[in-house]
Amino acid sequence: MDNLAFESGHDHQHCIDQALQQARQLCRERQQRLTPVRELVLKLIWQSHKPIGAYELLPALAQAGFNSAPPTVYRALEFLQEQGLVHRIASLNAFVGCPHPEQAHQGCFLICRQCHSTSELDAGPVHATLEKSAREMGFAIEQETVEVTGLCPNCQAREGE
Amino acid sequence: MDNLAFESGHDHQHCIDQALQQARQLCRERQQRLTPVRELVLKLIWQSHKPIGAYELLPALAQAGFNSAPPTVYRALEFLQEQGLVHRIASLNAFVGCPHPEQAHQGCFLICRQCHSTSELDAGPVHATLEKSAREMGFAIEQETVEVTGLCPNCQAREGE
DNA sequence: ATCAATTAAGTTATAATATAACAGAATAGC
DNA sequence: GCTATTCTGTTATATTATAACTTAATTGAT
Repeated sequence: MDNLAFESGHDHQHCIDQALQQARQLCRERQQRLTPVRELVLKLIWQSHKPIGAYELLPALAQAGFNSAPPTVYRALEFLQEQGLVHRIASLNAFVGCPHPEQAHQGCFLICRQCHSTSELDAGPVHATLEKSAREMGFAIEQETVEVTGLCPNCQAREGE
Repeated sequence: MDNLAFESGHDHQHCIDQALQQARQLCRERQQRLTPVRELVLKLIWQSHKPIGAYELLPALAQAGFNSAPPTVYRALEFLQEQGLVHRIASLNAFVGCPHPEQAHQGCFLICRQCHSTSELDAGPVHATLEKSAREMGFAIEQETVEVTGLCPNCQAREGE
């Protein structure tokens, strides 16, 4: 699956379907339980390519008949993060679906300040650069938080209007 | 001033003095008011190279006779950030002194998960890498959050023991 | 199939971080 | 000195996240 976050006309239902299907398959393979509440949270997060806050998910959980106290959603989010199905965006206190959950990786995100659409980049190049700098200082990298804010192509075009 | 965060034996009083002196000079040049409460907050943040939370600063403000309600410290932090004198570490909800406040820049941090010492790197190389990836997607970068967690040289040595 | 062990979800309470809004004090520039 | 502006004090509250304990569901062994 490619990253369509900034492709305004894309068939987003396809993103959702594919993300859910892949999640089911991965959890089956890993013998992890993608329970109804976890699957719903994942589906809600995939409603868009915009990071969404934990508390914004609660009303939809309530509507679906689940308990809608914060621990419910935070537990689901914790599970989804462990499985690499969602990433947390620290600079926004929000969560976004991962388009490549099949293998663990660090996130590297482009976040539009205007429309909030968020695209996950290949973290490889940035990692290599960081690794080089870190090595010079004798620092052993374990985790990387790379969150870039700016204007996506669509919003740049609109700003010119 | 160089970045001594991971130099365990360094003369830290020197870091503090230099940071405060530079802050005074920069604010004078820019005609910004480094008021007592702002200077105290900066001094407190510079007590170490470890990011410190806003609420951890409040007791010391109280002891110095200032109001110690949250807005006081958040306002001081906001000012210090605007002047480039401190950076916020989004992944920790905490603040750290900037060793190079003389010109505006994006932060790029190595944060030790063990001792919490934090070193600010030159953001140049990572920026160049990000810029290249972003350009390919047509994304216009405005702000970068790069926070790397791992083990500093000292703590690597200690972990081997 | 039953039961014990484990894992997940419900529930209540509260911790940790951050900001809104307005009143009063200090400072700067005239 | 006066006025406009900026800064600080103060009260209240919003937002994000977790602790701790209870109940329910699932798994795996017998």
